[in-house]
Amino acid sequence: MSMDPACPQSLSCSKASDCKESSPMPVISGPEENYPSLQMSSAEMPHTETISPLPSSMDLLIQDSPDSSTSPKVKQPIAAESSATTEEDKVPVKKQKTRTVFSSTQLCIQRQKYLSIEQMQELSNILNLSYKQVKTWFQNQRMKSKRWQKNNWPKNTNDVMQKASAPTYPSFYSSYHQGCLMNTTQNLPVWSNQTWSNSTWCIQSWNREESLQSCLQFQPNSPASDLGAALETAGESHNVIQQTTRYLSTPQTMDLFHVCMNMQPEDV
DNA sequence: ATGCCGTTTGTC
DNA sequence: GACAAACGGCAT
Repeated sequence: MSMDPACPQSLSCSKASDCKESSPMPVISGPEENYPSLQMSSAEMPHTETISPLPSSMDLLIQDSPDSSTSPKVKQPIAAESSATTEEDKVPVKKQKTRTVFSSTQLCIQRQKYLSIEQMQELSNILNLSYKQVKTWFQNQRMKSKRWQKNNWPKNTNDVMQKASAPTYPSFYSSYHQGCLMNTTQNLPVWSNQTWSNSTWCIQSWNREESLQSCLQFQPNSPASDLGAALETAGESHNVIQQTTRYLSTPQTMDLFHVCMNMQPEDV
């Protein structure tokens, strides 16, 4: 097993201690100082079916019980419950598994196949998810990628050239109908530590069939006409974004990103 | 401790 | 039923 050579070694901070120092428990709503390129609107907060707790840096390391972070509210104190109930204690209390629904931005972050422990911890802090969730998340994506590649592998396995050009799984960049905000100047994903305004960015989105649906290239804080031209080539469905925006600030661009990500195939 | 992989389980 | 999070067992 080999690490992806294209993987950035750091998610956003060159020194993790610096992040911890100024923000011991980064909350998603206020990471501007440490994560200037990872601004999220409140709508893009990690939304799980159950409420995720705000994990402290310690919790990330010590929590071990299954689903301790994803199903806090369904986790009932069994002992107290069994002593209190008199009728239904014959029925074995089955712990409920919950399914966490990740946001598009969260899914976008899965460009890397493997993360270091520090990266996973950092990511868990940024996304307000537990370390275990991040780990499972990446594992499932790796398996999904493997399945996809297996199914799309050329039938004629004797053909070396075909093997060499085996398709790469697009969903590692976008799970399902989703997309990715990329810094095309430095070829870095959105969460990397980088200068926002001096880079060219690209919003890519894929449809359900994993074909590239649109790719918008733009520069933040550039005249809206530039973006307008990009949007026009991408399709008229993006027109809604053009309306009154003259210049794109970082939050505006993130909003644009969210709009693109939330578009369904039938909207196009 | 982590990854792989089959499986289970909940959500849409 | 498809999809994905999470679990459990196994290997390293």
